[in-house]
Amino acid sequence: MKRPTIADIARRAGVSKGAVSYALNGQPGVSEATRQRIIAIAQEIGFNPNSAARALSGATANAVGLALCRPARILGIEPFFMELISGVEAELSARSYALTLQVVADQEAEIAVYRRWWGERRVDGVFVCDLRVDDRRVPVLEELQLPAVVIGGPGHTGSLASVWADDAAALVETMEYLFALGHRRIARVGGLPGLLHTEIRRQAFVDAGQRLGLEQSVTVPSDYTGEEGARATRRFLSSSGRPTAIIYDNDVMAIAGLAVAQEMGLAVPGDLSIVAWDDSALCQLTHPPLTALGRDIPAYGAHAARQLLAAIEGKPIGAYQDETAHLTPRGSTAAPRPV
Amino acid sequence: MKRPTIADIARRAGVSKGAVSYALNGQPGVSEATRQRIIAIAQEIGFNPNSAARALSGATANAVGLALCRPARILGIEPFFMELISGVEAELSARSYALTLQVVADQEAEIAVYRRWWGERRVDGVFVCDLRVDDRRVPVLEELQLPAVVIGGPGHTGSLASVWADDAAALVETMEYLFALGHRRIARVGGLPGLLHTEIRRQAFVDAGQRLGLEQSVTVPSDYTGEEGARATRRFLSSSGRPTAIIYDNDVMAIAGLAVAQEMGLAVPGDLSIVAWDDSALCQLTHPPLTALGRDIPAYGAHAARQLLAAIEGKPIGAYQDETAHLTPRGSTAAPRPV
DNA sequence: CTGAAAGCGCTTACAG
DNA sequence: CTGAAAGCGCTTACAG
Repeated sequence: MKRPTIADIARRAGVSKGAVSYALNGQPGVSEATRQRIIAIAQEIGFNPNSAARALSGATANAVGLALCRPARILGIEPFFMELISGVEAELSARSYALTLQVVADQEAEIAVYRRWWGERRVDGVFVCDLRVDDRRVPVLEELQLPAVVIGGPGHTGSLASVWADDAAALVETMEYLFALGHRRIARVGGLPGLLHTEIRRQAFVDAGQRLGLEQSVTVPSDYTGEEGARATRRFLSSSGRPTAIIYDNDVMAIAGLAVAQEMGLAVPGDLSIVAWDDSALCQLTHPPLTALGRDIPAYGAHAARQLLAAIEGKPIGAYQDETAHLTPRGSTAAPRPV
Repeated sequence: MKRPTIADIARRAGVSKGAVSYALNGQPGVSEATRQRIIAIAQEIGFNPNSAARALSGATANAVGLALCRPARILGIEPFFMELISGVEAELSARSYALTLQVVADQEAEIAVYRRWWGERRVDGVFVCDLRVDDRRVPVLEELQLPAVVIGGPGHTGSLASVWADDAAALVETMEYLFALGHRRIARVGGLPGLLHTEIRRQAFVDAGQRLGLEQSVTVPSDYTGEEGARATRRFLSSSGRPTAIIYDNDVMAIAGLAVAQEMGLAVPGDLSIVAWDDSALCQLTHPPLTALGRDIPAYGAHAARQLLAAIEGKPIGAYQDETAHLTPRGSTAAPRPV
């Protein structure tokens, strides 16, 4: 099948190609009658403008990029990214923007991808995930002047736009809830060290632990996998003066932690309370279902997409604060059983 | 920053733009010395060919498309797609192909996306997931002559290329394993009705049940969510003459089923054996870990990508049979406890 | 309000 | 082996 072009429309409408372009893009320069006639013809023959030609004429590529830096098995098991992508997509497709996805091995590869995308003019802007405390991607994107929205923060985003949530506040709320239930020994399995939100949460955990005067508030880093979550849990539960509550930095580790408790013959929530960050549908699959800190991730993605499209249009944008995660108590938390 | 073009390279090398193009693309028409000089300059100034200009010159778009038809929460929780995408990506990025992702609401929207992509020349080919028994997407792609690889089968793919696995054989292996353990009442929670692999598995289940002379072999459809998996499990376990083993069409439902068994006070595997299809890392998060039918999904995606790239190059390709899923016995299956 | 033309940055026959 | 030129399908100043 031959693809229709504006030349075909121009011929059928008896006008110039320029007129077709003006009519289809809502530009002044054609009479309303002509515009309607041209639009009707375009619809009739199923015209879609060649994206390459459009991009080459100085317009935008009508595509944005997302580079994901995780190995396959972790990427698959974390619901976060797919939910984020869904939300991003909803916003993009309403504006006929395409999402270009690339899985990368590390930050260097990711930076190379940005440089290539920029050189190829393949995307008009990018989303930046997994913000680090001292992130090398930020200065590169600033230098390239490639519109970008950082998904994370606050701060450490240089002059780039961002969408962030107050994780510290959410963690404090969780600590106070556990404290109110009577927990005095609380442990935490954190995320990947070096990620900004890992540091923010860790700091908030330590501060809250001191402020509440907990007997114990240990935190260990991890890599978000179930194995690491299980290992950390085993270590915590084997220690003398074991914690009565554990907070996990993602849902996958929390589920693994629950299994370890069951395996060690500890009752949840009787002997151990469990809280998961990221409240995906996974948290309601277990017995007992997991108390979790959650928020609307697709909406988060949609906000990021809206920010990025605005940045591409050259609008001045800064940091957008998304809703704070809220705690949904389920069966995995309760007052600690008196010893 | 100004993007370098072949004109910049040509000027610095003292040759024509055409010569630069030939040199960079490995075409004959330039001396080896000139070629090396040009390549060196391109590297030095960090040249990347403008993808739009390239696509417009009749070459390919260097991008392929993947449309996913699932709501956000299901998409997020199913590790399958992200693992598939990882594998697809690995193959594509080695060839500097981009992956364009689009989330769609239904088949009609998906078909509209294909028509738009084709008209825009945005992609050189597409992957088709969730093949249905009588799939309306197949004739549309044939009509558009848009290279496509169906991820699924066998059969029902028209003239399109495909990558498939023998699910019937995998299911039979599972049934025989359960039979050998002593199970005579086996139930199955299937996937979305209408999907080809749902039908193939259902048929294989029924056939194997009859051949083995099982007392009971019931199968119900579902939608892959944990809620549906839990509901079906509750119904099975509440019935008189309840099954001693249940096979689930994905890992998410199997985990939900395990939680229901625990909630109802049934021991797994003592009172109930559980088998999950799709052996993602989720299956090893539970206590007991789940016996699962798995195969290398990233590799499956990589094979699909290889097929699609071959199709785009105009090579004749047909149906590629991937490895059959194999059973990994874990703690969730055992001989049924004598009543 | 409309047409003719230049230009985006490549690729690729076509002459020399 | 190399250069000059046409063309891909749009957008957008520039004349009429």
